[in-house]
Amino acid sequence: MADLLCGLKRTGMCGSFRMENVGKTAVVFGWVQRRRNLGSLLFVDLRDRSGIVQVVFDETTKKEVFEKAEKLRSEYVVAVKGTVRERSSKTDKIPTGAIEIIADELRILAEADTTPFEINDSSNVNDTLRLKYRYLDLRRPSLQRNLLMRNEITKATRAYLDELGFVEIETPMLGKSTPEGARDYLVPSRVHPGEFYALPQSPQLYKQLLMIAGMDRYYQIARCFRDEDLRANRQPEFTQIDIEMSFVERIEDVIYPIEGLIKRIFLSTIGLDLGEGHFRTMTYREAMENYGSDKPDTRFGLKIVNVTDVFKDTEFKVFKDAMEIAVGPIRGSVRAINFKGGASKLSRKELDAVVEFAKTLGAKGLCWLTVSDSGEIKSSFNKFLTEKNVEDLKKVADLKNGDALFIASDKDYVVFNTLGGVRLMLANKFDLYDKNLYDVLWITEFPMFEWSEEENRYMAVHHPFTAPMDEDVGLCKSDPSKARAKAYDLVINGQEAGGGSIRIHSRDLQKEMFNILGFSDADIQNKFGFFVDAFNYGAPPHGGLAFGLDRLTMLLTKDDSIRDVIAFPKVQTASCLMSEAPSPVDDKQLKELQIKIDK
RNA sequence: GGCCUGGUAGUUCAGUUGGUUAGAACGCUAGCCUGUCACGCUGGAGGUCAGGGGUUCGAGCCCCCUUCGGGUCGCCA
Repeated sequence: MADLLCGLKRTGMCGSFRMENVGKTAVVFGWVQRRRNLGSLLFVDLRDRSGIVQVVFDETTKKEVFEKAEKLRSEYVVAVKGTVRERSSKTDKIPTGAIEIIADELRILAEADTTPFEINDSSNVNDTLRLKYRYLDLRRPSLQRNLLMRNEITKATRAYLDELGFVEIETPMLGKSTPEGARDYLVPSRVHPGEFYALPQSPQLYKQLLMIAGMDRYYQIARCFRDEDLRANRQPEFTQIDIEMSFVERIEDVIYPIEGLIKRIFLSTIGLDLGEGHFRTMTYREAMENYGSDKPDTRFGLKIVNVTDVFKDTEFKVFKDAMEIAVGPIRGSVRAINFKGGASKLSRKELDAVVEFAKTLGAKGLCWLTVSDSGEIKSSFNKFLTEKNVEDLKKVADLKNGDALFIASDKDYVVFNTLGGVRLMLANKFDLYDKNLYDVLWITEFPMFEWSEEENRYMAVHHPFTAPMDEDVGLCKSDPSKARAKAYDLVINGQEAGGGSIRIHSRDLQKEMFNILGFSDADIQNKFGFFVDAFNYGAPPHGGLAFGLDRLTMLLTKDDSIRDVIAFPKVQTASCLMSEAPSPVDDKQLKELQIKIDK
C-alpha cells in the first residue's frame, strides 16, 4: 500500500542540489533510477526531470528507514526527507556528484512493475516497444531534453513576436475542405449528415482573413494536419509557427524582422549567436543549378555543372535525346558533379551502387567517368567519349587526375533531382562536411508556376495567393514559366525550416491568377468564395511565413527522426501504438453520423 | 501503391551446411556485503524463435502467405 505525501513540500528538484546546500534539510520527489545495496548501506539514484541525486540509507543510524528502502525497485515513485551532505567520494559524472542526501524519512508514493525496457539513454530499444510505452520512453533524459528544448523554442518565439507587436490568435480546427494541396483529414458532421469538416493543413486562409480584419500582425503555434504518407521528418499532425503581417510589400519587409526570431531561438536554446548581418539569400535558380535542390545543403561543395555544351556534337544517344527534349516549357540537359579525389575512393562496385541509387531518384541511368591519379580514364560510356570531350570537361568541370565525375542527362528537373540526391549521398558517405555547423539561408525568387505533365497545365508552386514579383506581373500571362514569386524559404542544413510569401491583395490580380491556373469562376466561388469575397472590402498588403516547429527542434537537438521531438508521435501507418488510434467506433456513433462502412 | 529492410528470453543481440537439451550480456529474483555510483560476489527463474501454411526423416535457419515496425520513391498547393 502506497504512502501519502501528507503535506510534504519539495525543497528542490533532484538535479538542483550543489555544495552550497550542504547542511540543509531537503525534501525530494522522484523515480528510482538505480539502487546499490552494499549490505547495511544503500544508495538510490533518484531521478526527476532535472536530473539525478544520490540518496543514502544507513542501517546503523536509521534502521527502520533502511529496511523500507530495501523494498525499493526501479521506477518506484518516492519522497525522501533528509539532509544534504558532502560526499566522501565525489563523482563528476553528474552535476550533483559532490553531494548526497542522507535520508531520515522515506515515503513510497507508488510501486512499479519491472518496466518493459530500461529507462536510460544508453539502452537501444526498438521503436515499436518505445512507442507502445511512450510515457516510459519519455522518462529518458534525451527525450525530456527534447521536449524542454521545444518549450524553449515556443517561449522564445512568443517573447520575440510579442515584442514586435504580434498577436497570438487561434484559428479553427474544424474548417472547410480545400481539395487543392495535401489530402485532408475529414471530420463528419452529425448536424449535417453527409457533410464534413476538414482539419486544417495550415491556417493560411484564416491568417490572411485576420489581416483583412485589421489585426495587423498575427502569429500562432498552430497544429496542422495532412493525410499523406509519413517520413522520418513528416508526421500527419505537426506544428507550425505561423506568422502573418500587414503593410508589407517587399520580401525584405518580412524576412528581415523574422531573421531576428531565428537568431533569438538559436541563442536561447543552444546559445549559438548567428551574428549581426542578414542571412544569405540564394535564388531558386541558383540553388537548383548548383545544388539540384530548392533546399540546398551548402555546408559542402560538389556543385553541379552544366556540361550540355561539351556533348553538343556527341553520338551518344542518351545525351543527344536529353538535349532535344521540349515538353511545354520543360527542356533537357546534360549536367555533372565532380567528386574531387573520388576516383580512388570509389571501387567499380561502388560506382555501380551510385548508379543504382540514382535510379531510385527517378533517373533512367547515370554515367560516370574517373581519372586515376596517373591520368588513366575510365568511363561507363567509353565508346562515345572523345578526346575533345575530356579536354572540354577539364575546362568546364575542372576535371583533374583523381576525380570522379557523375553525369546525368534528362529533363532538367530529373537531372537536378538526380544529381542533387547523389550529391547528398556522397557527402554523407564520405563525411564531406562538419556536422556541427549550422548553415542558414533564404531561397528566393521561386517560380510562380510549375508545368504539370500529368494535368497538362500550370500549377501554383507555392499556393495561388502568392504575389508575383512586381517586374514579372506581365509574365504571369505571357510566359508563366518565367514568372517569379515573392516567395521565400528558410533553409537550414539542407532542410526546409520554413517558408512563406507576400500575398496577392488585389482582387483583380487574384482573379487573373486563378484564371491562369485554370479555375472557372464557379470553381473559385465554390472552393474559396468566402476568401475572395473578403478581398472586396479592403485588404491591406500583407505577407507572412510559417516555420516547422518539429523540424526546427530536430535541427537544434540533432535528431534525425521527427518522433524524437514530438511527445506522442504516430508511426509510418499513421497509427498511435500506445493508444491504438485510429480504431473502429460503435455502431451507435456511426448511426448518429449516418455513416455506413463499405468494407 | 512500388522498392529496400527488420521481428530469436523482459531488453539488446549471437545462433555454423537444415541435425543432440536454442546461448551471451544486461535486466529480474534470492542470499552475502559500509562508500557505491554500470557496485561486487554466489545461486536461480525466464523462450508460442512475430503468426499461419509448406518442403524435409528433421526447420530459428529454406519456400509461400499474413501481421507489426523502420527507411525510401510516388505523394506532401
